[in-house]
Amino acid sequence: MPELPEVETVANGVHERIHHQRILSVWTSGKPQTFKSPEPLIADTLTGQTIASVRRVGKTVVMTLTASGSQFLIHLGMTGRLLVSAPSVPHPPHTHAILTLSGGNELRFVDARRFGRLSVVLGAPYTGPGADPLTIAPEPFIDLFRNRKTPIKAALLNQSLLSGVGNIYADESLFRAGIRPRRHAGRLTRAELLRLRESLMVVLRHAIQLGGSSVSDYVDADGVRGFFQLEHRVYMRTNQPCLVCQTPIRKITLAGRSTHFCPTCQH
DNA sequence: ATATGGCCCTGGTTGC
DNA sequence: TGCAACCAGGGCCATA
Repeated sequence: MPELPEVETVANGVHERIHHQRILSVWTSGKPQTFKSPEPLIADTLTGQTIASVRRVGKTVVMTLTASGSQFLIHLGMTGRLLVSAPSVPHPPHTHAILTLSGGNELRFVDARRFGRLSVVLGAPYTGPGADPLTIAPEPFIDLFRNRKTPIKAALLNQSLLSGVGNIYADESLFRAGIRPRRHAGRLTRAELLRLRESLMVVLRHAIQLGGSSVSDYVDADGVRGFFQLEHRVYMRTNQPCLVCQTPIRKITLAGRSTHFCPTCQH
């Protein structure tokens, strides 16, 4: 669910509310697939530590702890939410972790569909599997796609190339760059790849400014929805007229994901 | 090595 | 109105 802009919004919101606070206690739900690290290890690693920062790496929320330098990784999956709430507020259904904080609030991880994952890393800082699309330079960006036969949309979704792009922003950036999603990544021209990089950066930054997209599940740390969905030009606009040329937006399945594009504007 | 398809889950929406 | 089928922003794993 949440892609780079949504995760960035969540991480920044949570950071503002809880950094410098101490974690007094940790509760976990015991649902096995939610926890990539053993639950006792997560609890032991977090309990008593002070939160240095909460930041985004790829689509992962990374909480760094002051003394140990260990990190708590929160992947939101499709429906994961991080809520900062007073203890008196009833726990929502599907609450899987609760951190009690010295400031008097709780940090809660809620995830109905349970595609989210919680883990800790004890060694080197977590850097994610791929490059960050907001900061990657032009030449490294072009190199990512060289000789790849896979459709460009599938390459954009591959987190080990770029970390943070998901279905919405893949479709939106390809539309803005005028590139069809099925084009082989390795056959895109240099000019097209430079356009794609620029489109990705513009779309992702714009979405961050608007607090991300909110189709149904995503809510930020305040419980406020993002507004970027009002800016979608192709995603979820099947059969609606293209905002540039009026051609009906087409929907196909690619790499197992719904994919939206304008057959006139994208080549 | 690399790419596609099935699968994990719940809940909101759609259509009969 | 009620219910069942379908679909969803992600990513892991087995398979080809």
